[in-house]
Amino acid sequence: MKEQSKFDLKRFGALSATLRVIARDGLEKTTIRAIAKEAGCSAGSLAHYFSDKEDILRQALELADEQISKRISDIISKTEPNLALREVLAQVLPIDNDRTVELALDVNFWGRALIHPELRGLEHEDHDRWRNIVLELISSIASSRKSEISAKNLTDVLIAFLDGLGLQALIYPELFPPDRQLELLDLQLIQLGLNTQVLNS
Amino acid sequence: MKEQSKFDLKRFGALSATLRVIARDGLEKTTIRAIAKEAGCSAGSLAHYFSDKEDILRQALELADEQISKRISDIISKTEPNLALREVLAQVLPIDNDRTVELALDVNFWGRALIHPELRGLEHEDHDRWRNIVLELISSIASSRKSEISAKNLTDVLIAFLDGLGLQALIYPELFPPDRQLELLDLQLIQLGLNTQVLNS
Amino acid sequence: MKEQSKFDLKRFGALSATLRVIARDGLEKTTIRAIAKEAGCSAGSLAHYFSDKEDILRQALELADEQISKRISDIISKTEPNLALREVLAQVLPIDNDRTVELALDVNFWGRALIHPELRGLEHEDHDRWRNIVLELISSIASSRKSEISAKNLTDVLIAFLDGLGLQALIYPELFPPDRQLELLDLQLIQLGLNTQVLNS
Amino acid sequence: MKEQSKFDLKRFGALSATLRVIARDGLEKTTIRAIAKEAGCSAGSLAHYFSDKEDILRQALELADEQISKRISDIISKTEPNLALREVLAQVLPIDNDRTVELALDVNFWGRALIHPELRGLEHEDHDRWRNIVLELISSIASSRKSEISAKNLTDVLIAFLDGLGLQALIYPELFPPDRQLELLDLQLIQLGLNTQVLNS
DNA sequence: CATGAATGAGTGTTCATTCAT
DNA sequence: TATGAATGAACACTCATTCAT
Repeated sequence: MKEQSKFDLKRFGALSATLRVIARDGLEKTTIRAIAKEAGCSAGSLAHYFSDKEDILRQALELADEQISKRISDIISKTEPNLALREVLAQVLPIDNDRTVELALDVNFWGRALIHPELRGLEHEDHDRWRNIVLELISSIASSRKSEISAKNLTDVLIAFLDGLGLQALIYPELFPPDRQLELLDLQLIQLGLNTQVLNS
Repeated sequence: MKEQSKFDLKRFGALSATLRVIARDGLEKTTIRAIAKEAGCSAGSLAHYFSDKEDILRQALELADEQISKRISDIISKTEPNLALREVLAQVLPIDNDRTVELALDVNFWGRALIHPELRGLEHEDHDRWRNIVLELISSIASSRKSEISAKNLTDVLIAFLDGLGLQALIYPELFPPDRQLELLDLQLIQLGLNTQVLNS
Repeated sequence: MKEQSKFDLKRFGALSATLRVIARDGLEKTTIRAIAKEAGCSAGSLAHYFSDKEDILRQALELADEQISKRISDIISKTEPNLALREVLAQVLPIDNDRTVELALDVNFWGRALIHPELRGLEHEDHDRWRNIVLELISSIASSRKSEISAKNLTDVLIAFLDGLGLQALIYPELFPPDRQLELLDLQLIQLGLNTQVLNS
Repeated sequence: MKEQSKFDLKRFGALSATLRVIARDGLEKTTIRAIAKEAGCSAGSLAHYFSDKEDILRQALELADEQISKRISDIISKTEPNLALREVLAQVLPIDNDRTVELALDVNFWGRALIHPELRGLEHEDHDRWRNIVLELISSIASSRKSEISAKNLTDVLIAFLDGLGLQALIYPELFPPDRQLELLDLQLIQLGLNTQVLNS
């Protein structure tokens, strides 16, 4: 058991290092040696924990997704349903350093996802979870009043908007500081009739 | 003149090949040899037309941008202003093969754009043009009626939404076939009060 | 310590191989692959010990210089001052295989030294050391009797003569076998009033 | 005949360009394209005048040797025998730009001469001519008085000294400006009993 | 003849992977 | 397990050479 924990610790350290390297230097310059250096171990030792470089990258992406999922679960469990939607959506915008790193990671993988089938499967599965979470939150809000637009449509529009906004903010950070991102998010929510703050007032 | 045309023909062929390779195999596997093979020439011959691999990639990206720009200009000049917005926006969605290739190209470059400053500059300049086009179209529509939302805000929301929708459609083509993309676009336009078809009716 | 020694052993082997390849095939044909083949290892493995091809060449040149310096130091410490000069000067003439290789190395680098500033610096520093050694030896001899020529002038004439004689012997070995080289050296020493053998008799 | 002259003109231009490129950039960077650019013609056109790159280099070296030979012949025919020796010897020292270029050319070829047999033959033949010229000049001077050293020995010492001095002056121009070179030459001539100026006074 | 596009071999270098210690 | 040396393939790029125009 101690061994297992030790194993996981090392594995986690290597994956975290991988995330940092990708976000900092780009996927292109993310070599096994760079990961090992960032993790503070030798390149060869990574072979004991991962079968492949591809394996490292995939697990690193999974780790990042888990981190995001956990944060979202926490918010949902702690926040009043009516307010949860906005909070949850804000989790995928680059409004602080951690979220910026996570999103930069995603952006770096998008190009690969178009090619590698197994990566697409991974992203697909993950995105389905994310879509369902948003769908549920929207349904709980929208059901309380009349809306001519289906929750599914609202979800797809909202998710597309969020992905695009996050990307724009990442590429043009000076045009989209955190405040501006949230301002646009609120604006979109209002236009879609999902602004809970107005409802509450 | 004949020489110049010949030169450009070869250059264009190589750049087109580059676009195909990137969209098909990803930026990572886009080697000079792969480009040469796709273009049907030797790797060394590309040195006569491009100074660098980076030069090839940059020119290929510029070519794709020019193609999109030209298509948009054509639409704007040929289409009634009230209807132009929707048509123009649809040009950046992967609703046919050409547009899919162009967008896949962009996605592949996004990761690099986060790292390389000169690439960010290129993307920035191009995106500014695109933003201004949309802004103008929106302004001409929105000014004809009262809107509590500024044209700038509408533009930012719409562009983010489009980028995100295009990306989603690229990664999950089975979830977002062309019809669905246009359906969601119309829905978003309606919610933003930019649906010109409703106005006309 | 064992590791360090092992590291140095491999490094030394690679540098020796480099010297052999340069002397045998010329600087032009001294490729990394040729060095690796001569050293009996793969080309990629050299990357562990040297940062660059330039690094290999520079270290090889330094190694050769060190070998010569060590040989000269040994002679000076072991030989009676009056006789040391001739012995030392003979060390830079191609009178045996080792010295021939070393000199061939130098000749190959002279062309580069005219262009590359950092190489000139290296050669300069090394030549200064050499010049001072000769200058001291000459001073100790010349001071014991009257000489109308300054030790500095004698040194410059002697060093130029030695360089030229070594070069000639390298290019036309049949004209300048070891005996002939030493014969001419003695003749020059006599003419410059530096013949210690005559003095002793 | 006009054609032949035209042919030679072009050939001469290309060879002169070759000499300039070698002296300026080194033999290593002397590509056919660099030569063509310096000569102001296309790279392919050189193929009509030379069979090979090697052919260009060899002919360029021959041209430089011819230029030196011609200059020396002129001096000998115009100068009083007693004074000719010093004048002739000075022709191979880098005391002006032309001579510096010529010597830099030689230095660049020395490394190659150690390897390529045909180049060694060329240098050999040329050096024999040079040696004979010096030998004759020395003989005419030395015969007029008693010398215990044979003219052949004097020649070999003097030529070695000259080669070495030229090389030193080329590598360390700040240590050996033209004046210093001539000063050392005179000093060597005196020591060898070949100083005609002293004789004449 | 002159041109310059085309070729393909060869260069230095990087890097994922393997493996003996 | 951990290490890091070793490997060999792949990369971008250079360049002498060839050849159609």
